[in-house]
Amino acid sequence: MSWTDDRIETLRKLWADGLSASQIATALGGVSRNAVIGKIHRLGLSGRVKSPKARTPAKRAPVAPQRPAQPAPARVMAVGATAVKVVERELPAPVVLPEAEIVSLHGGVTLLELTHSCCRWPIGDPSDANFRFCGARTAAGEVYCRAHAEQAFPARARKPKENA
DNA sequence: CCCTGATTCGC
DNA sequence: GCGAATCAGG
Repeated sequence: MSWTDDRIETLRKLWADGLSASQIATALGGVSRNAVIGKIHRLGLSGRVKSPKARTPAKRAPVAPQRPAQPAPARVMAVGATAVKVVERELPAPVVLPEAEIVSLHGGVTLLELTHSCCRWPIGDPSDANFRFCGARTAAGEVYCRAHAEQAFPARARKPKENA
């Protein structure tokens, strides 16, 4: 998989939104977290604002703190998807992903609505106001709901350490 | 041992 | 430029 402009944009977005490298890696698919981290560095996006004390003492270059713009407004408009389930919350109509036809059970959640137990599968274009995440309930710590997890890791192929 | 990001370095 | 291997902190 290559770093297309689109994927880089998603990378920037997700990284700025605080997702971890591994989360982004699985979200993008086809890349490892190392690849994501490497790309982030090459893009000059390193030095995210985390814990002021948790930062590594590595002699990194003076990174300019990024002030990400305010999250996109949670505006909504149905994309003409009638195959929608019930929305048990006050979110607008669900968004159907053109390429994958994925419909979140909850119509998706915005970044600010993402909680620890929400599926983080991205829905739509990150630069679009309609962009959101699946948001379906997951076991705490899980990145994706069952359905999306299957897409994220079809084989759950993890780099095996061939050293016994 | 799990995770995290950072860095190095062969490709 | 890319990313695995490695490193280092939590």
